[in-house]
Amino acid sequence: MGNIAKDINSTFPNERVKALINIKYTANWLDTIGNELLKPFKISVQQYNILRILRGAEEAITVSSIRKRMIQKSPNATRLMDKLCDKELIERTRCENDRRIVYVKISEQGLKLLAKINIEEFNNHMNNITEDEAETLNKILDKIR
Amino acid sequence: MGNIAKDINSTFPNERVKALINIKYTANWLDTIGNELLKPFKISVQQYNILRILRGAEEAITVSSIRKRMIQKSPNATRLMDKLCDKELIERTRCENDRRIVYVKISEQGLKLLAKINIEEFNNHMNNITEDEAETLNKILDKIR
DNA sequence: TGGTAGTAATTACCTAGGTAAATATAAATA
DNA sequence: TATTTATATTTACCTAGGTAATTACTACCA
Repeated sequence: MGNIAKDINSTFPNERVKALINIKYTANWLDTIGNELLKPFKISVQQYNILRILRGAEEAITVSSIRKRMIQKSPNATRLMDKLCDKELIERTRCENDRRIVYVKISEQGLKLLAKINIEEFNNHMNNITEDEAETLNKILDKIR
Repeated sequence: MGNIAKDINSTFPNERVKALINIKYTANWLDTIGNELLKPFKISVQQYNILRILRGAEEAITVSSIRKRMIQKSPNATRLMDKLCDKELIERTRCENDRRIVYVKISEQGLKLLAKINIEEFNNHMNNITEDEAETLNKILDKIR
């Protein structure tokens, strides 16, 4: 995207219309920054998030529970995990008791990759705002929906 | 995406991490709502935005100026206009003086389509927050970047 | 027990948006 | 004037994310 800092103020008739564009612009910006940090590791922000969820789980968990924690719809969760499977960073096994369910587990290779990534650095790009400001932001975003 | 109202509070260690997810979630939500409203007209939110910019311009303007007003990078602007061209809602003409430049103009069909869409209804989904709240939101988002 | 309804995951087809590189042209400069 | 640099747009290849439909199964219920 372009440079909103330069362009956004002169362009919008009111704060709400600006907000509409600003939310989307910021979401893309955060994504771009995150993906740049993860580029050396050849995974995306969302793929990184899934790996962290799986490491935290400490055991195989269902596709559905990952989807819920990521607040994503099923097709997207499946697609992201397809990519992690191709890279052999996770393993899928079908549940024997209920054959609709697929369990997912982080692989040794996945754990090794995570160990290389500095979480502090990854989260740095939200340090421009305080915890209070983040709370205000969350309240307003929640109110929009 | 899932239901963030139900899930988001229980899942995140602090407000900043929640904000990171919340911004993206809200951006997608706004997009989904907007696209649903525009579904009967067979255009997307971004395509609608381009048509409105072109109607406002009242004359043919360059791809580059549209791109700047949308705060988008060039490849995306080109792609969106490809789609509008296919639908015959806009017309492209190459500048005779500087043959690198392409001028874009809304077509009669494009104007007719815009006339059918109720702007009030389209902007309604931001009416949950006040102008003051939108201003606060914009300030915090600007600070993040 | 057989039929129906609900659920978990996936697939197909669509959207926006990113980077890197290619193309074509204009402008500047040695 | 010829070469180099800058600009405007497009193309190719990648990402996430949406809906609708499909597949494979479980569960329920008459």
